[in-house]
Amino acid sequence: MNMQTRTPPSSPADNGYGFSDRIQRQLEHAAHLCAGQGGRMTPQRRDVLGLILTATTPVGAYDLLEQLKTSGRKPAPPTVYRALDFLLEHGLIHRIERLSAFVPCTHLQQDHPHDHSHGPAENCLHSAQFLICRSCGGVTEIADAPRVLDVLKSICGKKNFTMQSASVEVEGVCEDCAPASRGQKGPAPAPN
Amino acid sequence: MNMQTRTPPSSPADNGYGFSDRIQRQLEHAAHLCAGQGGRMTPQRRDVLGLILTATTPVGAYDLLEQLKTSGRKPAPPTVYRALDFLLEHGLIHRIERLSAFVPCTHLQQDHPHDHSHGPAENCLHSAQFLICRSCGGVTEIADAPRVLDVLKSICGKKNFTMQSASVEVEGVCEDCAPASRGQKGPAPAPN
DNA sequence: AGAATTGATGTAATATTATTACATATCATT
DNA sequence: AATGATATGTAATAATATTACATCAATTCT
Ligand SMILES: [Zn+2]
Ligand SMILES: [Zn+2]
Ligand SMILES: [Zn+2]
Ligand SMILES: [Zn+2]
Repeated sequence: MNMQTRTPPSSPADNGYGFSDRIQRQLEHAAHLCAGQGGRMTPQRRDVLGLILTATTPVGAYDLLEQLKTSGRKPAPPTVYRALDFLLEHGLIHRIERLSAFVPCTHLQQDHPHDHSHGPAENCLHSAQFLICRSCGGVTEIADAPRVLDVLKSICGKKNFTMQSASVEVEGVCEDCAPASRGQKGPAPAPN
Repeated sequence: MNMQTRTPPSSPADNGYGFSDRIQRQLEHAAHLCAGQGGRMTPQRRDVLGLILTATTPVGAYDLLEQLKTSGRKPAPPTVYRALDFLLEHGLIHRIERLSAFVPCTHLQQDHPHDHSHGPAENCLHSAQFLICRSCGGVTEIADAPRVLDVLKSICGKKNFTMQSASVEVEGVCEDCAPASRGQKGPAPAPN
């Protein structure tokens, strides 16, 4: 068994999940991001983030738990919830309240993660907006919507309410799943 | 045991909760509202709505369950969840996702429930905006914010996303709880 | 009125999501 | 190596929500 024990600083030898090259790059990037914030990207956290990045729809904590069990370790709920807490705190993922499930922050998925309009610290970490499709289960983070936050800020200002975080969740049917969208892209494959 | 079995159409003899006159009026109003929508305001539903109206902060399903137990009947979770579903469907309450708890729709609490800018059917039923105070636990429904919805509508339009419902939850510190709000109203009493 | 239909409730069991508490291990520094 | 801080393992339990099926009550239709 040639399990090479090469273990570079923050990407240990636990890649039994076969994360794609693209996702591995995203994980690499995430590791740098949280290193910059004084956080450590440990194997558990990396695995959880990788699984969330791999999924095409929001993933629940116990889904993650099941997937993690397939790989040597036998984790319990706290393992997953701690990893999720870490990833949330560092702005790498978001929680969709309506689904009790998690999605990657769109930062990590864009190929040019530099010039994002919302820095993870301020805007994204504690505030995000999502479009949730009831048909395909897909979730889109609205990154181009500072307007929403601006309106909310102005409302809070009027009411002397100090905003610490905000979430906007819009549920409906996405373009691809729209029945009569004369372009017929055909509804995306159902989640399950 | 003189359990009178008198049971008038939609305000039965189950007022062992001592709902205030004001809340009884609101319940009356709610009964008319859902009658207009072809719904029946049964004792269970009335009690649950009354309890939610009575509370000063969002109430969880199991809180309601406990409170209901004090009054003769011995309900189980489905009883509460069914009542909640009904009240949600008729736009009489809202669910705060972040808290897994429920608040009355602000309609019912305003003394002049006629001229509300959002009819229960269209805007309010499926969409609402809230300010949630971390200090006192109070929740304020932002009824004067069609702007938020407008912005969301416009974004959805651009993305060909058909909006069916939207929720906005802003968490922070309310005016009354703000530490140095030179007016010193003093932070509202903690929820518990 | 009596039967059929629908809507609402009772009841038991179970599913899903999340946390607590405490022991152990790992990492960073001295 | 000793220390202190951070991270993980483990078992139990809490909190929230749903399923399935039986019973009951109101409505409608002979
Ligand atoms: Zn984001
Ligand atoms: Zn879709
Ligand atoms: Zn409302
Ligand atoms: Zn407050």
